[in-house]
Amino acid sequence: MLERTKIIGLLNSGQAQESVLLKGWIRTLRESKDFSFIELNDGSCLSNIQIIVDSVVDNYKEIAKLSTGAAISVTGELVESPGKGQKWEVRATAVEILGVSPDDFPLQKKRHTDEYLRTIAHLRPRSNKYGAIFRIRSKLSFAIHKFLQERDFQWIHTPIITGSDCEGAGEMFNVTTLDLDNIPKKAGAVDYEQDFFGKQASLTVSGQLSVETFCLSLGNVYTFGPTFRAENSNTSRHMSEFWMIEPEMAFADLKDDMALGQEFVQYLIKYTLEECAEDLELFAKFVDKNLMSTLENIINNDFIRFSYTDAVDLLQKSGQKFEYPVVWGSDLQSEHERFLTEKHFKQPVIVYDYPKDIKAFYMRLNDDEKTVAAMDILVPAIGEIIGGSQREERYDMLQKRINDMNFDEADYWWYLDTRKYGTVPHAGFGLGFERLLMLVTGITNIRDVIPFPRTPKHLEF
RNA sequence: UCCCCGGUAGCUCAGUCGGUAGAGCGGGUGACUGUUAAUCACUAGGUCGGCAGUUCGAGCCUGUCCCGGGGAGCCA
Repeated sequence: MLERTKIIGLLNSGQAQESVLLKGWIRTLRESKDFSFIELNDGSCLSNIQIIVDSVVDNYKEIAKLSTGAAISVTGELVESPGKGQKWEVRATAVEILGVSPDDFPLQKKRHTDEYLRTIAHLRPRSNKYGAIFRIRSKLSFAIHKFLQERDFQWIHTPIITGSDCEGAGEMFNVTTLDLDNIPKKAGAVDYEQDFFGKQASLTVSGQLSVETFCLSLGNVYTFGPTFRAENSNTSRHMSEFWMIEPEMAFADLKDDMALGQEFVQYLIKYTLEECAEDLELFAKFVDKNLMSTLENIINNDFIRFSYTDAVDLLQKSGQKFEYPVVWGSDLQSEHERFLTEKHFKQPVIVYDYPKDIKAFYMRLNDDEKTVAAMDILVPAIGEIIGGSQREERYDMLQKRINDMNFDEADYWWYLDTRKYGTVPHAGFGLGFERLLMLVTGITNIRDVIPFPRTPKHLEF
């Protein structure tokens, strides 16, 4: 019994092959009286392989009537193509129809808008562009593990369901089995004691607090998985469900954190350039003409490091008109970040040592007592791709920060414990996986780099 | 959530001054001995996002709702 060969294998074949079996979906079919050309794709690579079906083949009439989207199985001979445009082609000896595709198949042999393709997210990976995106997404997922594992980081599976309503990174989705039409109440409030976990439960907004506990036992660790934010954000850079990589290093400070962030981003881009060259070419050609020079620029230069205070100073003296004024103590606006990365430096910028009042409670207070050891890596077009910090490892300082922010200390008992027993300096960051994919592909809407995007009021598929 | 732009054939769009609808692609049928998003001929396909209003007459003007996009805030 002949085994199926993937199209990528056939196209890279070193020699002709007498007998091959391949299966895939028809991209286009060009029919003439005596034979037809079929462009077949099986998802193994961007390229199609050309199949020649002679009219002497038994079911030729049926085959010639097939259209874009149909699935077939082909037995034939791999031969050098006499035509221009491809090295190899398959001369079919038999074609089996696996699944027809009626004429209302929504993907046509032409370019569609991303907005339209989003409405058929179950079929869009059958297009060239989306096939390429999701092959790159898979490769990059692997590269993330490869990079971190090669540096002895251990992957920690932090929970998706969490009992902390205090992870400090935005609104959370509730997880409940309570009957929403008949919610049990106690003293006017929801009685969570009757809920599944006996307390309020949510979907995680970040694995950081959990992964820190493992950092302070296994050393260098990371999480990589989905996170959830119930924010009513309607932008091309936000989703309710997205994937995040959060490395955490023991015995490390903010400098180490910034170094890891830069090395990581540069590694991932290099990896894509080497391992996804064919797919990447599509984006350089059709999505962003400057993609290659942008990526080359990122991997060949150190990221600019600039303290928040210096950044504010630079922005104030820039002479640039901003809609929002630049004031020390308030967060940088999108327009400010864009000015730094796109106009002034024209490359990734790491801004560090932010005012403590605009950052999370767990970030380490600097000696000036006004700023914390936080850093954001900003890239052109996308903005913040990494947000990280050295963590506050001093028990008293952490306790004070929790109280200053009017959080309930009791909620953080286990987190505080890690500072009580054998605390050490440590640092980490969160890298938005989809934002990384946007950077690498030049895609400008985050909904187009995840298989089934979840955003406010959108839960189809 | 706020601001701006848009919604016309299956898809991408045009539609002038308010006078009842157009193209390309796709589909169907036919032609074609090597095509490359093939080509050529013919052909079918429309509640102009919904509702209400102004007008003799609305795709076009007004109101409102729905949907999509861009920008902002929040952040990754």
